[in-house]
Amino acid sequence: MLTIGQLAAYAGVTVRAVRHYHHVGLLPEPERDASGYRRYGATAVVSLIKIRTLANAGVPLSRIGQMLEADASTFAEAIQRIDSHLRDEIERLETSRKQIAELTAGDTLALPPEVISYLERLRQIGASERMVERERSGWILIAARWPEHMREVISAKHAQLDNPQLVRLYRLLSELLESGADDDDPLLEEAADIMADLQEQAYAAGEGFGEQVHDDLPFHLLDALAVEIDPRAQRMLDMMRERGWASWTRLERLTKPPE
Amino acid sequence: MLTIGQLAAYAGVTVRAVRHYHHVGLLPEPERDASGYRRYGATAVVSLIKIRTLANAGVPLSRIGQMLEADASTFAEAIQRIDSHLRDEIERLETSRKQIAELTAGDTLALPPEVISYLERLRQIGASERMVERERSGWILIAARWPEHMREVISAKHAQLDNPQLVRLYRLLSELLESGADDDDPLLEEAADIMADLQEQAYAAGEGFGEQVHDDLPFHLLDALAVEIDPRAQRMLDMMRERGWASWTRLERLTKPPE
DNA sequence: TGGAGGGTTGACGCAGCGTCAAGGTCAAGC
DNA sequence: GCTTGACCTTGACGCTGCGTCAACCCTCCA
Repeated sequence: MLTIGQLAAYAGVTVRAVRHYHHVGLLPEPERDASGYRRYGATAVVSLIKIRTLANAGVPLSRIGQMLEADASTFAEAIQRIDSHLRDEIERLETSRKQIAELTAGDTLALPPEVISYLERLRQIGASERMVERERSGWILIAARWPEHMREVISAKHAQLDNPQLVRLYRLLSELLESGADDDDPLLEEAADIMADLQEQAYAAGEGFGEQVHDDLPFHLLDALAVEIDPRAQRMLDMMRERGWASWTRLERLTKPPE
Repeated sequence: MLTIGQLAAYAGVTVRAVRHYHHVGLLPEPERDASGYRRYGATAVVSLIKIRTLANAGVPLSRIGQMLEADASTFAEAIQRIDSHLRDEIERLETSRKQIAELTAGDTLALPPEVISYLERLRQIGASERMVERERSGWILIAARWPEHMREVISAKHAQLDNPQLVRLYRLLSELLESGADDDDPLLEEAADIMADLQEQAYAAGEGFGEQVHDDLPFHLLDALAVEIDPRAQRMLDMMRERGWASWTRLERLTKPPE
């Protein structure tokens, strides 16, 4: 008669595992000896080895019991189910590996490659690190909402960067972000003027999502994001409103002038 | 300001998940409004999307926090670790798939193919199903102990089956197992005689593990297994002892005759 | 004004054991 | 007879990433 430790060693499992199998009813509790120790016979060893074999093959414990009593066809059927489940799991992990491979740089986190190249271009035209960081956060919001439209949106953005006014704007904003400028800095006025001007041009050209997109949330978030990152952005928003535009990011004329 | 439901919907996760991230400290708890609701700003949305992106890529939550604050090289290093862990996991599952593929029939459970063919041969020489079942259990014990020796052991066993005495023995034992024969059945005597004779032959031929194997446990288990499956086997063991052999399965002469 | 559809905390459940905790038991050497 | 170390006992929490009640409060709309 074997003790639990000897049994476990023979089958190549831990003592804790054997007790667990008792607990879930996979392996029947054996008789105890005078001192309360479990004492196992040879059939228990055979059962335990069968259990371990199935468990090693990836069969969940909850199904091993049924499988041990099943006839050949039921058994084969169960094997099929387990195998396809394993296939799914593997596929899931493969997908994870692909996704993780695309995160080599922290830069690409939660962003498609086209956005990354756009951020790179911003750096080149002289946007500060902090500015680029702010932009990245904004694009994360946009990419999460319209992942399938990123290509077009970004190529439109790239085109806009041919406009020297926009380049000037980014540099201005960078400077403002880095400096400790306060609410009545003259640069603020200049930035607001450029932004209003650009909005005007875009509006005239019929750009923007306008009527197609009935989803204000991302735009609200973009505005809010700017303010959260740097509270002085609130002043910019106010100045845009004074110039007749509802938002920083969205083409939307205020029907009524602000009171 | 967003409620938890709106936040979760934007990032494509469940409300419960967001609360969980709060609980584990991944996402900071936001301010509450007058009625105790959590209210989220845009930065929370960005954080949550980043978290989801890493989690979807298979990064454990416990590491996401560090990764979000890491610099590029630390980040890349962490990515490496995660990826190799994913590789290991995939490999484990692939192994499981291979193992499970070999379990098509319940017959092969916990046994290498050569044993299966041996069992098949037993069937052909007229061993009963119950007898084969008993043999299978025995081989499970042996295969678990000496998996790497199964080839030689089984080929030796195959050779022994050329001996008509052994064939006769298996048929006798089958008959005894199936019948309700009791302890003084004359067939028992005949079986014991054959077994003793075979042992004698094997001993003379110098077969058996003899001195190499200092591990009695499997043999004890084999004897015990026979008795557990059919208590009448105890009588057989006694008769073997009377004939000067210690065990059913192991070549071992008793130095002293039993008292 | 009432009901639907949000929100709140708290707690259990899941799979398969690992890992204390706080002892009782056994075999061996002194 | 005593100590020591290895092994046994039950009980309970921990891990991972949330899902799913339960019991209750808040908001908004017809």
